[in-house]
Parts: sequence; C-alpha cells; structure tokens
Amino acid sequence: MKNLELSRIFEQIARILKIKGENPFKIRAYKKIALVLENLPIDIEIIYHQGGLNDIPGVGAGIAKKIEEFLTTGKLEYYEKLKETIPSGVIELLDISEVGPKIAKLLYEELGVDNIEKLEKAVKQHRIKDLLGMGEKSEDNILRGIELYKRRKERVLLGTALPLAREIVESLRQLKETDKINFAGSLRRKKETVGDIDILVTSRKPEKIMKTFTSLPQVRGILAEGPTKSSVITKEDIHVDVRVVDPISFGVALQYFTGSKAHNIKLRELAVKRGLKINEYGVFDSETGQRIAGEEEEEVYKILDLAFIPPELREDRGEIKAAQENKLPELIKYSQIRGDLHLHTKWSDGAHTIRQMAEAAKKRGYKYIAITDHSQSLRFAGGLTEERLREQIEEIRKLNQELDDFTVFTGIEVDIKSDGSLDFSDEILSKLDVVIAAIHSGFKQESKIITERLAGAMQNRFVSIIAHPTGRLIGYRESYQVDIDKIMDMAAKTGTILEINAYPERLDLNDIYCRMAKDRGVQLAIETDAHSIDGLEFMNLGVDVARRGWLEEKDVVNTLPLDRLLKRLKRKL
DNA sequence: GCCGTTTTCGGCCCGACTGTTTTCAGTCG
Repeated sequence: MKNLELSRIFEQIARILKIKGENPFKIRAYKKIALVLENLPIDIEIIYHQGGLNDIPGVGAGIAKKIEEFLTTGKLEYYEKLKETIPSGVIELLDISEVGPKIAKLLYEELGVDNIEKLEKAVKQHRIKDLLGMGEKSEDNILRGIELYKRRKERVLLGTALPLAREIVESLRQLKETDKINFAGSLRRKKETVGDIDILVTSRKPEKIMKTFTSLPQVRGILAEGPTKSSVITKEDIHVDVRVVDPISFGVALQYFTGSKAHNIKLRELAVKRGLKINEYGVFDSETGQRIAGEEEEEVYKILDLAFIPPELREDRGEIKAAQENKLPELIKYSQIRGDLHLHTKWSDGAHTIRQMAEAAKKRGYKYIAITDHSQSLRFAGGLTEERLREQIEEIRKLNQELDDFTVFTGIEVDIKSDGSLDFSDEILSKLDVVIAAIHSGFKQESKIITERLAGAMQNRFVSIIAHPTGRLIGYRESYQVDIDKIMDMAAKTGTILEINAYPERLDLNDIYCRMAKDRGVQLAIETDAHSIDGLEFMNLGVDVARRGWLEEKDVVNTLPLDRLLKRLKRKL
C-alpha cells in the first residue's frame, strides 16, 4: 500500500513550494491531496487500476498523472527535481514552531542556515536579531521552538509507539519458538509519550527470536544483537529492545521492566521488611536465598499482600497504599465506552459524511455518537454558519429515522472567542443535544483572561462539555496559561463535563488532571475529536489516559446508556 | 494545483495574534 508514501511526497512538495514562495493555492492543493491520501481507507493502487483516480477529491489531471508516474515507475521526476533546489535541512526548519517558510528562506539566504543545528548555533550567537524584521523576542521564540522540537524528537507519542509495539509483538508471537511475550516499560503503563519500546519474550531458542526480530520489515538498523538482548532502530526512528528471559523469571522480569522506577523502589522496600528480596530474576528469601516466585507477575504483588496493581497505576501516586487497603479503583475498560461525543464531518473540516461516521461507530459497537463540527468563526476549518447548522440538524433528524438501535446526537464544537463570548446565540445552542465549547484562538493570553473565558463558557447553561481544556499539543505547544484549579471548581459548581481528548497529540486533560477532576466530583467524557472514520480508533488512547487518571466507569459520561446520558447532558447549574 | 447549475478561466485565502515596526509581515489554526 503506497498511500502513505505518496502522501509524504505530496506533503514534501507542498513544503518546498512554500519556501519557494509559490502560488498558495497550488500549495494548498498538494497539502490537501497529502491529507486525503493519508486518510484514504482504500489502497491507491487498487483505485488506480480501476481507473478511479479522478474520483478522489483533490485529484485533477496534474496530480493523477503524478500518482500514475509514481505507481508505475516508483519515482516522481517533478519531486526529484524540486528536491534539488532546496537543501532538505531547510525544509526541516519548518518543523520548528515559530519558523515558517519566510523565515526559513531568510535564514538560509542570509545566514546559510540549512539545518536545525546551525539554526540553534545562529540563535545562540545572536546573529538572527539583526536580520530584517527579527528581534530579540524572535530569537527567544525560535530557541523555545527548538527545545520543543528536541523534546518531541526524543520521546515518541503513545499513539505512535503502541501500534508499532503491537505489530512487533504479534510478529514474534507467531513463531513456534515463542513461549510468552509482552511489552513492558512506560509503554505498558500507557504513558503519553515513551522513550523506547521494551519487549520481553521467553523461549527455548532465543537466537531464532533475535534473528527474526532484527530482520523484521519495520527495522531500519541494528544497534546491538546478542543472545538475550537486541536493539534496533525502526524506520520511524523508534528504538526497540527485545529481551529473552528464562520462563521462571518472566513474571517478575515483566514487573521489573514495566516500572516505574519509583513504584519498584517502594515494592522492594516492602519486600525487605518481610525478609524478601526482589530483583528482575525472582522473589527470594533474603536469608536462605530460596526462590519463592517469579513466573507470574501477580505473584509478586500477592506475596507482598497487595491487590494486583494495573500497570497504568504504577507511578508511585498512592497505588501501593490503596492496594494494601484494598481500595484500588475498578478502572474503566475499553468495552464500557458506548459512544463518541466529539466528531467532525465533511460539514466542516472532516473527511467523511455523518452517515459514514455513524456506520463506522456502530461497527465499533457504539450505541450513539454526537456530530460536533466547528462553528462559524473557524472559517479556515469550514465552520458552520447558523443556517448550515440548522440544515445539519435536519439531516441528522432524518438519518436517525433510518438507523436501527443507534442514535446520532446533534451538536456543535462552539468556539469560545477571544473576548470570551460564544460563537452562537443561546437560541440555537438550546436546540442541540451536545454543546462542546473550546478555545481555538488567543492561546497566549494571560492566565486570568483565558481562565475567565473558559469559566464564562461553563456558566452558559447550554454548554455541556469543555473540549481539550488545556490546549496543549504534546511536544509542540504548551497548554494555555489556564488556572486549572479554578476550571475544576467551576466545572464542579456548574456540572460541566470536561473532555479527555483522545487525539494522540492532545490527550487533554492528561492523567493527572483526570484524577484531580475525579477527586472534585467532576465528570469526564472521553472523545476522539475524529476528523475521519479512522480517527475513531483513538478512543483507546483516551481510555488509557483515563485509567492512568484512576477513573472508573461512573466517572465517564459516555459509558452511560442513551437515556441517562441525555439527561446528564442537560443537567447544569 | 483543483474546480465548475459560471464550459474553461477566474476564484480559491479568513482572522487573531505577535513582534516588529510606525503601517505591516509572518505564523497559526
């Protein structure tokens, strides 16, 4: 399937054209097709062979020809030529927040900056502030952009690492030489970003496991290859380790490598008090050295008189005490989610129709969804005018008459404008089942103002949910300077639900804030913010965050059956 | 580049914010 490869090429073409200052509409056309290809659920080669290229939205004569050329020759002449005109490092500069095409070009032409390292050097030598239109603040901003870029390079999003880890685990599981297998580390704890992927295997033939692992198609390079441990770097630049351990140590090794470090230290302290010793090979009697346990992870906790602690809680945030007192939460499960309340469609900036989203959701076993496209201020995202929204409500009403055992809620993601007002009148908001309010501008406002904007929205009796309450984009943008304490209080006071946005870069609220919300009696909604049917998959990441935040079924509103959910959405103030 | 109850060129691209300016350019969603 060449969809992604082609998507990347068109994305790169768009970036190069941007720096060259080409016609913005042309750039947009390439960006659009890149996005379409990325989300296309059908193999582009199949479409090509059926002669259907021109039926793809965004594909005209020019792009159809380029797709054909790539599929038949494996190359795209236009792209190869274009690449020669600008060093690849200059294109990379666009990955730095605050650096766009104009500044990238300026830096390249005036200072010869053609990669991020040179950029950093130039900033630190204060050679940028003297360029036309730049100043000291520009230097500060670029430096911060570089720091964020580095942080995001080092750590990998959970949403990227998890599918890759599952793929590799599945490939190895199929070997007859594989006995037990699982991934460990922060990935198993479902941390929002992970440093690398750790996989644990038991086998009588470790060399066969290692050989298969290091020659997997995902592997780009081998960092180390030994009998019990091998490390590779994947094509996406992710570091993966596989360890083969003795079957009698698998459980305890899994516990050890899952961490966190702080959690394990607490466990070992408990063990010492009982005359036990825990390491990655087993649980032993300190005096006699006799092995007591090791094969199953559960044994480790049982021996210490602890209830089994799910990996997501192992952060030394009070889980050991709770396990001693048998007060661990009954964590929410994927299967308890009954619907998704934050979805976009073709009506604004989504890729699929309402019906397509509904059918895909039904296939996942959901009972309901809410359609919450953008509101009018977000013109760039195709925000709905009041009139379009009324039309959409009508379409949903008709669709619901056809659907069996499934309900589509009407809704909106209404923009909280910079002055704090909502983008629609109460009159139209009152007609909707689900009103989600969110901030999309004025991110840099001072704390007091942005907090008041959110608090004000929560006081509107028609606003049920606040979406991505802190606004952060992992590794790319810090959250708004929102006073989270006040937001939680206001949510509790008004009965407003806070979102766990399951989008991989967002995961907002995060685990810690989820727990904070729960402690104050604030309920949450786990929502994908999906812009295509594929985006519905992100729900699991949201549930992972919720679990790390100690949330139970009762804390999350989209576990409710239809009628109770509708009542809850209307219960305000 | 695409698209067309405008058949073939002209429209598509808005508004807020920031930091640099002294009237505006660049970035972002």
